[in-house]
Amino acid sequence: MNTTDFLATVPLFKTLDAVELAHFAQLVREKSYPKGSVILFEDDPGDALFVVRDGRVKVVLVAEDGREVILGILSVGEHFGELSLIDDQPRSAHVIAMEDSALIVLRREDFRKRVEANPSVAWSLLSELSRRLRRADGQIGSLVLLDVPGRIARMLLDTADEDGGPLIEKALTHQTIAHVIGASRETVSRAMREFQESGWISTERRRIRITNRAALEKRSQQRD
Amino acid sequence: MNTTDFLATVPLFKTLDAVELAHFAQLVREKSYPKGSVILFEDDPGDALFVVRDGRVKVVLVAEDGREVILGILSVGEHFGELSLIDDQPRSAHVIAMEDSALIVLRREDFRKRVEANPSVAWSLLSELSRRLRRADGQIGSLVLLDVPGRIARMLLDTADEDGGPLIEKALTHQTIAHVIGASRETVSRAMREFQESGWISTERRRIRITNRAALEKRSQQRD
DNA sequence: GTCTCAGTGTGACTCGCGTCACAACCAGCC
DNA sequence: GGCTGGTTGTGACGCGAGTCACACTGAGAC
Repeated sequence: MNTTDFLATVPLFKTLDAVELAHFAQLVREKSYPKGSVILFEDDPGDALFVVRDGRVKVVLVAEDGREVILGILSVGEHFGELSLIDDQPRSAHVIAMEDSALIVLRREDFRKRVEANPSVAWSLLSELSRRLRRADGQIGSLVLLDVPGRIARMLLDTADEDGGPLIEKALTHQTIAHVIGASRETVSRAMREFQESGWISTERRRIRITNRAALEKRSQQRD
Repeated sequence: MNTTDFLATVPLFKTLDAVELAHFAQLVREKSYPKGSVILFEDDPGDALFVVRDGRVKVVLVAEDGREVILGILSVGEHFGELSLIDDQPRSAHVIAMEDSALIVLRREDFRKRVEANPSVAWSLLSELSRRLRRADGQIGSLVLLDVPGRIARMLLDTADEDGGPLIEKALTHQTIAHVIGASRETVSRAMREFQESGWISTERRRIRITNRAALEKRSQQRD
């Protein structure tokens, strides 16, 4: 697939017509990053927008002692780096390739000009930031109001919803789940085992099937 | 102060000229809410933007058992309700008046039309959402990587920065701080006492002065 | 095949912090 | 003045979950 066709599949640009997409396509570069490489470092000036063309990347905060939190995992078609373009603040987290990945890079000024020429992109951006803010708020709620099994239940349900079915393909490792929900790998292992023995989920290598959605929902209740 | 003059002081509308402000002013209503009253309920359709004209409101998630997390505290000039206007999703949290408050209400369609006529407002919105997203991500990091005293230290520093000096006027109660950082009131009390005995802060009724910023910063370190 | 390494399972121990319980304090108000 | 309700201080106790340690498994490399 060429760059223009790929951009057409990116939600952020879904409102653009072929001519506009071609404009964008001319401004971008494409870069490859091997698994584990750091794409953006915290406190980088942050002068570009990145779109994942291939692979998967994670947005992480890392503590001095090495502990980490994963703020987000971005797959093909998702983008990052826009916050710095909007408010000129430096980056607030690292971005690391979880697999060998290819990214589309669009420089700040080019992006800004294009957005000004196409206000509809600004609206798409607003939608995307809204979605992320809701997620982040939900995550804060989970961290405070739920215990570890509850947070896992919630994450499984969210992931299944995104995948559009009870089957979660290419599931994350326990270690990665632990980093996402703010828990230890061991605790995740134990909780997943519990879920399995209770018949709420079934797993076969890298795939998780939710077999009792209601039970998981109950376990992740926090709201009134 | 009349409505137009007040709107001129709201950051969201800072790019508008007098004529535009007058347009906005004609579209809004003003409503009063006594302390403790619920302004918006979770799952409300959310068809209006609210700007705090007077008082203070909190955005909260509440669990079945009554435990709560405060996602944000909004003072005069700050706004809420825009997420639902952008993505048409229902509200995801309650908003409750912390003091007797007055709010400016702008209905969805009026707001949308005005934004379309003034793209600069969209840019202001993007800036604001970026700011909130950074805060939310920072909060997630705090919850996972810091212990309770660390989270309090961080909150004190953030509040002092917003207030633009080492003195925090009209400080929150321990109970409220606890709800913001996801801890119990008692733990907050003990930690604040520690800080005071260490000479890092000094407090006299409803005011907190930071007397050893470096120490608090050290206590809230998490990044590498 | 078997070597290797990433991922997983599980027990034992520790500890931060939530919870409960109650005392002390400081307003504002009658 | 004394009353009352919201706020703060502090001890005792228990539990969820982190940490450490080590065994097991499965998949790809050779």
